[in-house]
Amino acid sequence: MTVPANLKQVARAAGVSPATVSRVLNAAPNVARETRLRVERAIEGLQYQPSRVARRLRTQDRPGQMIGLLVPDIQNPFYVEVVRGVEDRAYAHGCGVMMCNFAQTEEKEHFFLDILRHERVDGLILAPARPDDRKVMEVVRSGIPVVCVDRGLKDADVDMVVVDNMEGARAAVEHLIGLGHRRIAHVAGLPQIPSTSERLDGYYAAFEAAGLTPDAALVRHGNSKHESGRDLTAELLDLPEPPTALFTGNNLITLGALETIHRRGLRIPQDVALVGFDDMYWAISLNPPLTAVSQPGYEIGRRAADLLFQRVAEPDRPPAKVVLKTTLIVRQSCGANSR
Amino acid sequence: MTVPANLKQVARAAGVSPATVSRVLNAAPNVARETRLRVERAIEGLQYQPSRVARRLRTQDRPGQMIGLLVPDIQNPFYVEVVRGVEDRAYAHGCGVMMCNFAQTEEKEHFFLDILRHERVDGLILAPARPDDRKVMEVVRSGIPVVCVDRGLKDADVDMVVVDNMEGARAAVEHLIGLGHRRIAHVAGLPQIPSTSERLDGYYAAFEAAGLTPDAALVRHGNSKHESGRDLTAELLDLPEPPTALFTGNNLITLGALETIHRRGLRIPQDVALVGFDDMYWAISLNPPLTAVSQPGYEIGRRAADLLFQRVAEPDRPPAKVVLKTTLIVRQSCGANSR
DNA sequence: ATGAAAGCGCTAACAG
DNA sequence: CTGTTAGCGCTTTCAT
Repeated sequence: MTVPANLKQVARAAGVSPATVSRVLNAAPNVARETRLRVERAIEGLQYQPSRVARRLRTQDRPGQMIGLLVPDIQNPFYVEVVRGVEDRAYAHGCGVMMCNFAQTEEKEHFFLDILRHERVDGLILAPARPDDRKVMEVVRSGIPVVCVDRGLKDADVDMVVVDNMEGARAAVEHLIGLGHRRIAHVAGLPQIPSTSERLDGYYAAFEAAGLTPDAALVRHGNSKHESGRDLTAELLDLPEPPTALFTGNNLITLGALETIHRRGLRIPQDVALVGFDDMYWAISLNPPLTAVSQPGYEIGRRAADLLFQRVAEPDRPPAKVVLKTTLIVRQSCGANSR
Repeated sequence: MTVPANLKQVARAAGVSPATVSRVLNAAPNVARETRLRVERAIEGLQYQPSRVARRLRTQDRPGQMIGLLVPDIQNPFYVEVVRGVEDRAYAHGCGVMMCNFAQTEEKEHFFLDILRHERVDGLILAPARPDDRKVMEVVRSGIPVVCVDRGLKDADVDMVVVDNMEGARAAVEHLIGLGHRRIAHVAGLPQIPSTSERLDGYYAAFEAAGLTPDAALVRHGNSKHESGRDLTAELLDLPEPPTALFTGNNLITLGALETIHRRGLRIPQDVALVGFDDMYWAISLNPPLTAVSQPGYEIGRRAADLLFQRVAEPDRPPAKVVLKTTLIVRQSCGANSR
């Protein structure tokens, strides 16, 4: 149980004042070469490393080399991609990332938000549990730099990086309609999440563009997780007049839907076609290879981190909204309607 | 840009000294009911929340409600399960989790380890990049509570939660041998990771138990990621005398192997059989449903967090080693060898 | 039961 | 260029 050396000990060892050590640590220009060398040798000798805690406590302006990342659901591979994008940029800046997963639970989101705020992180990247989240808006108003990813925040001028969900969903459903499907169900996510309603809008837009009338009974909302895909798909397939195609609202829902379809021994696309929002690199290895709307997750994370570092450096720059495009990847889970 | 209230302001508002506010905050027994109420009202009124940074700086003994979690690869669903187990327990303790992903890179591991250490977290849960990792051993020796998951640490008396990798691998390969396979390849992970060599041992043990001689050319090591599964499987299938079955060393490798097999239009299990280490809840939705060795990831995380909180409370308890069992889940990716 | 005062490890004025 | 001094926000003796 060795107690780590502190700055004062380094100062003593180098025969200088604590202030000078601090200057060396922060690469201040006004230190004599000779002195700097002596201090550096003392740092080496004592294996000294500054306490990040003390530094964050004292420093107000200069960033503390730590950002917070609040993820809605770490089980969702899409967010994992976002995380990787953020991490890579942060690492390139020598900046730590405090990542917390709130598992689509507002209560947990608030818990971690409090922690992150009181840890005095330099900035926050998050996907709000809901667009009118009082707590998140409070945090934004408190002045800490925030970048929203995947979902925006109502009435808040904040940086955000999102995708064009409506276009992505429309493309997916138009693809199904083009293949002759008419009874197309949509297994949607949590209703309060903006991306859910945007994707629903895209679903309706595709019907409208084709001059078709959607059946409201074919749209179901769940909790955006695996089990909702599994259970809602079962409900839909149990309908007297079941859908011939499914459009699933995210990654996890897609996987849940696949589980139900396979457990029932149904064939895709002959018995039911499937197109999912969110691609996964192993979608080709699913049965059958999945047709999906691909979001640039890594890019979203990268851009969000860039925006955050920019804002930390220049707090008064006007908020930016980056909208990235989705791509429909056609594989083999749709096919022509054979009924 | 509102500056949050501090303890001094609360003291002033309540007409007491800072020390008393601190006592209320820490639920000290010796505060008059009347005083406590006044302080609590002031806290409410000012929306005061203590600074975790200042608290961690000052406090030595009492835990600071923050643990660190260092994950080898957040893209691997197995570690995601571990993360969830840790998080759930931490949340139940009102404790924050600082999670960092080092992406199987020793350099990143050291970077985050430094950060976590200098953040003065109460304890650390990690899967060391290598069993003889100097830096990790240094951290352990420095006295901060550490629990290793998935992989141990050489020559260090430290709590750990692992699975019986050798038995898991042996069961998988025996299953293949039982189905008539003889040319069974093993796409292994990073050689320096203990689980890699333990699984390799299991692979050899199965051959030995069956009185068979393994072909060294059929064992390949990669970086434990998706691309290594993809590329090494391609190499193996290009052999003059290719394997009839594949045993993949983890989740990501399995997915990579599937990609190669599907791209080549080969059938599983007729052309090549496949059993993977690590199950995924959507393994049933793969083509074909995957036979896999299942590890209790969530349970590993849960137990590790329990061990850590125990150790924080009782630093001198002797180190515990928890070994959990794996389960072979037989689905349809093996089948009888038809060649 | 409460307050005064010292100090955790560091940074930032201000002198010199 | 370098040292002295005063805190950041909190906890913790030691008095009272």
